[in-house]
Amino acid sequence: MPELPEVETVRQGLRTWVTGRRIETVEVRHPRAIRRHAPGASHFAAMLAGRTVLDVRRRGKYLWLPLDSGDAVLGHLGMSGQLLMQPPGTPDEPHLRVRFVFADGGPELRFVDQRTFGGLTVSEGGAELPAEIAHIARDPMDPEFSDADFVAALRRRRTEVKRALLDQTLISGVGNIYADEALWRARLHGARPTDALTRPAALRLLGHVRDVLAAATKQGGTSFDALYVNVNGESGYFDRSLSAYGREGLPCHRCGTPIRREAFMNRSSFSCPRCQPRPRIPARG
DNA sequence: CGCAGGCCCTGGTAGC
DNA sequence: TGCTACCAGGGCCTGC
Repeated sequence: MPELPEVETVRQGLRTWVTGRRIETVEVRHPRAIRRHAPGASHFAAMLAGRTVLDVRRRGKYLWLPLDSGDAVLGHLGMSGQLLMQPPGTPDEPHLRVRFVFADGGPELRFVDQRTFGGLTVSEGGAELPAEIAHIARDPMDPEFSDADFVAALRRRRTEVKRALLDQTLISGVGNIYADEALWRARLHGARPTDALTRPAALRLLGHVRDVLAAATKQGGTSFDALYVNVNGESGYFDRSLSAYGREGLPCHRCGTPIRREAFMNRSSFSCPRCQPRPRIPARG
């Protein structure tokens, strides 16, 4: 469930803990966690030993740690990935996948991931922007994100608006939770065809996406259970502010109509039947 | 090329 | 009580 606000919260925490520190050793505990690193675990560890972490950066839901070698550790939390700082000697977490030990003997960085949808890789020469994620669009919090380009690209699509919001090549950082929240704020049903949105409607939707991401980031993200936590193991509080996601049967915060749940893209979508009526004309596929 | 859908994965929980 | 089925879903891959 980590989307942009959760990943940004992790980035901010991580940055204060690892910037300027030299990696001594890296231990890969589960091969699936580095499956995107084709040369394998020993190569992964060898490329990191002795390197100093310069920063922690993010685009959309991806994080990367630029290194003094010009390479970067690139990571995605998937559904359940956590990056935790732990004092050496702390008992291993049940789903510990990768451990970073630092030369200063201070807190370790641990990648813990129950469902193993997340993973780490070393991006060669990827300190500035890993080539592996160059195809991902900028996220809406990026100062160089172009609202006009996004609106134009959205309206060129021949799909449904929720699908478009989840397409990381169009706009990155939005997942199922914040897509539903932004659509609720914009009073749009997720099945609305993108090519039928007016420019002002598309711009308004983008504004709501940005607003909800910013508000959630301010509260440290959304947590439903212990699967999403910051680097100190703490949960975010934005779940208290949700208006649509996970609120099936509860009254809409605007009109009181019970929120409905629909199957959509093999997952759940939550919306208000009154504020967000289903489109009469479905999107062309 | 653009879009849709299947698959990966595991712990918690609902239901029998 | 103990078993099974189902659910959460981001990104990669394939096929149309």
